Amino acid sequence: MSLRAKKFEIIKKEKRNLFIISALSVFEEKGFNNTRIKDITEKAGTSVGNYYNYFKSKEEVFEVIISGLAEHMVGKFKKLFIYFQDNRLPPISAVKNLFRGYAKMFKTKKETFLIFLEQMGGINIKYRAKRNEIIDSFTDEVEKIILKLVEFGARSQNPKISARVWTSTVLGVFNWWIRSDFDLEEEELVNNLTEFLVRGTMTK
Amino acid sequence: MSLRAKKFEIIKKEKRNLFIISALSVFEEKGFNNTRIKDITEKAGTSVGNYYNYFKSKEEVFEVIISGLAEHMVGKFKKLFIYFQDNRLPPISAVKNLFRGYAKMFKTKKETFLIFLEQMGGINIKYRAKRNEIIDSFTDEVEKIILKLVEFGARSQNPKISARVWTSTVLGVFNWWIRSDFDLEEEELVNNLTEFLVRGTMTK
Amino acid sequence: MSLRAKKFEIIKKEKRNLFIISALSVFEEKGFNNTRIKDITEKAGTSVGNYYNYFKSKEEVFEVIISGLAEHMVGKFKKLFIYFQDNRLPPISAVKNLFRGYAKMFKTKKETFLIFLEQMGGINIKYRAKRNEIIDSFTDEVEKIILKLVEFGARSQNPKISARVWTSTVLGVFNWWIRSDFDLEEEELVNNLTEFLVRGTMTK
Amino acid sequence: MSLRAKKFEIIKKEKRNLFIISALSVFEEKGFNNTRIKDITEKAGTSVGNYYNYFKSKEEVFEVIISGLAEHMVGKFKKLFIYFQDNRLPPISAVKNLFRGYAKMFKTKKETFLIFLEQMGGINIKYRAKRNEIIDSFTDEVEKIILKLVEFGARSQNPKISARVWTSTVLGVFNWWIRSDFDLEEEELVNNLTEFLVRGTMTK
DNA sequence: AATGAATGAGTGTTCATTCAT
DNA sequence: CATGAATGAACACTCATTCAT
Repeated sequence: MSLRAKKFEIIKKEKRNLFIISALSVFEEKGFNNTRIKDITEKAGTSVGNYYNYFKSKEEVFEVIISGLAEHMVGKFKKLFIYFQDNRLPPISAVKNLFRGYAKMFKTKKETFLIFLEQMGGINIKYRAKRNEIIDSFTDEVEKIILKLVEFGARSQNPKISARVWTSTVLGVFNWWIRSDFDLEEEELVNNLTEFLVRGTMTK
Repeated sequence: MSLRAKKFEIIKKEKRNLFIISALSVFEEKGFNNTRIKDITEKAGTSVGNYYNYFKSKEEVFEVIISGLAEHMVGKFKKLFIYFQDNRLPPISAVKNLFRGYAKMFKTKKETFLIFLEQMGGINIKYRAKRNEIIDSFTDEVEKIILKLVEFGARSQNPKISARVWTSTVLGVFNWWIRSDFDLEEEELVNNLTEFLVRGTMTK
Repeated sequence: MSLRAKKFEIIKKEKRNLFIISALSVFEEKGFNNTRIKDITEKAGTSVGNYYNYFKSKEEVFEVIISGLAEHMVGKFKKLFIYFQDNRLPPISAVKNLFRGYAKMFKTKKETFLIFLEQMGGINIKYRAKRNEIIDSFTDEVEKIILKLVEFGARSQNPKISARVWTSTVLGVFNWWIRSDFDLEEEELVNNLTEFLVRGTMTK
Repeated sequence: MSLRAKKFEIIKKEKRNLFIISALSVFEEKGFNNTRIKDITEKAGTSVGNYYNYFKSKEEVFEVIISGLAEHMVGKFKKLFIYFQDNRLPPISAVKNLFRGYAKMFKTKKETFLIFLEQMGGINIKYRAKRNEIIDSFTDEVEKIILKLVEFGARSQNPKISARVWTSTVLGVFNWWIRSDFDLEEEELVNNLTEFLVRGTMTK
């Protein structure tokens, strides 16, 4: 590719990004169904027609926004899992690290997560299914952690339920945290969550 | 009112109910935004125009469906609170009773709750706000329980966070339970939830 | 016809009349197009369905209301014409009598005339045509009077134009008089109109 | 604004105008209430949706059509008034000039005036009120002329009534003239009207 | 005759998407 | 690539008329 072509490529990517950022903000504010393409393009400082040079439909930009969400969410668990495997850290600390990671992630991508947490299920069937899939696969990963914790001495509860509790807690509490504009100290939140979930799960 | 008039009144109420049930089922299936009035009336076995003899807009039937949701959800906690006040039951049993009550409620009104839990935030701004209000006032009630439990010897964690964990757990776990078509034994679910949340909250 | 049947006949006519009166008042207030059958039946203290026991459509009651309008309006001129024919009265007095008659008529049927004067042309093509027909035949009668007056010594103006002036004046001025709730003394109005029109028409 | 932008501006104005002209013609033919947006856009050779790029509602194009009507009608009187003030012309000639002006105006904007004269009151309450306002303010201006004429030696009649006669005459006679497709010579009409009204008003 | 629920065709308006410039 | 006018299918809601009771 020529240098000129590369430059164009980069500009194009930036423009596309601008649309994504604009869409994200409008979706978060008005909801997908009540967002008009015009709202997005006005925020992006361009024209309706131009949007379709970058995306083939209204849904596409939404897809882009939520794509990667699952990987992001699940990925952190996979990393944590390694710590457990290696016994590199005592379990409590490992979980704390995990939640710190989530706190950072929710902070950085708050709009995306608000959309995912509050709106996605209401857009249409397809996204409701997707939302539930993401939650399910998140829970699958959580379950692995739980099973590891059990090895460290947790009493035998139904790990499927525990996993659901963890998932619900993470999603619900962080949702509240975002909406409250991160009012609470991150460290306090992380400590309390860890304490609560680990103790709830592990009982001698 | 004459007997005849009363009879008509009853029939009218039943007709209205039929619309509500039909709407509920279509909303749950397709989502509010993708439901057409015609979908509702076809399911109810009547005509589009007739819908408007019973409701003044598409939103009204939705409002009816979700009205009372908050009271239902919060009400159960208020009842439980009385048990604590009276020391009539040991805390664990009281909480178990509470969750049993919720299990029943979610079972009876599963469609309504699915709409509330998965869709409501995505319909429009107004309902997103309402969803969050309901969750918040639910949490307020939970917090009172938590504070009571603390009197029974719970260690000092941030009760606001604990309350959020409880709320998230109840909503998230029951959501999963409904979607899994109540696969899991109610008693097992209730026992595990109680154990988890009370232990998470109360520590020596 | 039996006595019983006759009685029914009378009651039926009265009921029909009640619908007509109610419709008249609502049409005048809201206009034909913005009147609902329900508005009429509510005012008549009965039900929508019942209306159709007396009229076959929304238009029919309107037809009834405006039927006879033409005959009423034109009829007065025909009577006046006889006076002229007979030379029973000096022309000025005859015309005054005529306008007195119109004043009475507009007073008695003010709602009907308001509908005719202000609304009828805007309802639909059919009624616009009818409105113009009525005005035209009214003008035809006026022209005959004018021609009589000319015999009494009016200068030769275009009698068609004079007739239009008379018609426009009668309709326009009485319309204003009705709308002003008959503020002005009838006698003053009649005198002035007569004076104006006769002098405008007859010039030595 | 760039030359290019200016050009677009002009084209857009022309498109808007095309809608107005189309609407005018359809309104005149079918009446406002029986005109569909589709009728207008078909006549304009475009699509329904496009109409809403130029007007925000069905009413807006109607508003545009009748806006300026009052000013147009009343404006001519204001100009005439100056002639009287200056004594530049003998009254009869001045009034003739006025009516010539009206004849021209009604000729040029015949559809607009037909709508105003025959339909406007029947569309809805709002337009009925507007119609009457226009007629009233027209009459106010006429009255000033009448009072001027009186200074030239008119006998004391009620000038309010005379003004109504003038107004009714102008509106009624020109309405007929338009509908008859301007059958009658303009000059004859003007002469007769002037003669009639001035003589009716002024009598020594 | 009286009631008012049931019917369904009709209409203004919206908005994702396309297209000419 | 950028613009914004053009397209037209879609849909909530209305209301004259019918009909079962």
